[in-house]
Amino acid sequence: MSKTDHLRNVPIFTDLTDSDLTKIASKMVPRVYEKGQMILLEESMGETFFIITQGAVKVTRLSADGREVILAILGESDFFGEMSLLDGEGRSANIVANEDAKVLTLSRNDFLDCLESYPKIAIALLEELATRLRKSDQQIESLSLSDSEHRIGIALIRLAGELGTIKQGHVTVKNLPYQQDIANMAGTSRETVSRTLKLLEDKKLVRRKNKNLTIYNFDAFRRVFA
Amino acid sequence: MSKTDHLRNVPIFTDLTDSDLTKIASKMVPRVYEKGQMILLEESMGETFFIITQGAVKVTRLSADGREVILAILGESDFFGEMSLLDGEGRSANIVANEDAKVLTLSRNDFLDCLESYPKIAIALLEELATRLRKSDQQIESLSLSDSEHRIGIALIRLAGELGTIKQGHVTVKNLPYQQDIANMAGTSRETVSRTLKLLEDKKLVRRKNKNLTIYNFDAFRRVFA
DNA sequence: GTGATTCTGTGACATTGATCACAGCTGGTT
DNA sequence: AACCAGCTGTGATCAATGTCACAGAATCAC
Repeated sequence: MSKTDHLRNVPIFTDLTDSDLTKIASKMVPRVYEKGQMILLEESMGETFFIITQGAVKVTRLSADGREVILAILGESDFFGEMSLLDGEGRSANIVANEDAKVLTLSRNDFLDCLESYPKIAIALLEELATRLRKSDQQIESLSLSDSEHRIGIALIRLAGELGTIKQGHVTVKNLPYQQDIANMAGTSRETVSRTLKLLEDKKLVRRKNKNLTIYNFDAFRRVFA
Repeated sequence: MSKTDHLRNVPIFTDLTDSDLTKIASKMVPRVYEKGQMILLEESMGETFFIITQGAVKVTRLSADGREVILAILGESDFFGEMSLLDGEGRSANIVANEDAKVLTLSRNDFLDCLESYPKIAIALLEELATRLRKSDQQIESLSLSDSEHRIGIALIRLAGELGTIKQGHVTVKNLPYQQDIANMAGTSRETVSRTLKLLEDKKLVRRKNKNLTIYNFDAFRRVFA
């Protein structure tokens, strides 16, 4: 599989011609991380743009007393690192490999050149940021209004969107993250996640088997929680 | 005061030449709203881009049972409406005039033309969205981790940033929003806001007089709560 | 397979903060 | 001035859920 095949799936590159894509691909440098490894550190200055070609990462913030908030889980063909390239502020979050992961990187200058040279990339990136802002707004709403059961339901929906595979209306997330991670996504405690997953299972809304979780009737599930 | 003077203060237009700015200004249509009036409705399709020239608006989402979450308060030279122009989804939030307000509007097509014709606008807009995403992330962190006192402190910091004026290290917000609005920003109840403002006053961190609130030593305040 | 480590389930308890209820203010209107 | 509507202050109550404690499962390393 060539570099450009990976890139073709990345939303911000889909509008490009093959030759443009090849040009950009030639400037990218692959890197490999193993599970648990820190990829980016909060506060440090950003000099690199990353595209995930394999595996998954979590985007986190750490509070002063060491508690972790998970802002997002990103999977294949997602990208990160653009924020501090764009506004020149320090990194706003940590990125940690949640599984073994492969990425392609682009330097600050090459990234900014891309934006200037290919307006389509800039516009596609605007779309993507708008979508992320929308998701953040939903998360803010859910944290503000919902009880822990709903927040956990919404965290599961986000996970299903990022890591799940659909089959006949039900979605399966293989290799479900640890309960502590789900708790950190939902702004609740690990114990509450444990109790709530059982509750959802009792209500026949989800099923767990090994490290997999299946949401029956994903659309209905979304209507209940989102 | 001419239209272009207003526009010059808008972050996404600062890099433009006078003649470009005049060209854009000629396409803008002014509108006026009075306090409490709904400007944009959630879910409806977006066809317009707005720039605030006077007054302030609140960006809200409403839950099924009618409770309101305030995502942001925007003031002069801030803009809104770009989200659904960018990603083509319906409006993600309501916009309500929080005081009497004047705005300039740009149609969908003129806005998108701007992005294509002036890459600098697109890049400036990327910066702005990156900044907003950063703020959202902070808000998510605070909702996930903090107790109500801290969340209210952070809401006050956001208000000070949007509506406040700095003087010798202390910031005054004139015309402080109602406690119910602050509660909706902080994801807490009106009563808790009342009790907490008193607490902050007892701790000599803020002072209230009429409808104004002064944060003593804004930097220190930020260090405590953010 | 054995042990060590990490994750998960679950009871008991303590606490935060939402909600209810109502009184006191304030600012605008006639 | 007198009124009214809407905002604010404050006590009492109580449910949701965080925290602690520990046992049981699962996974990993050797």
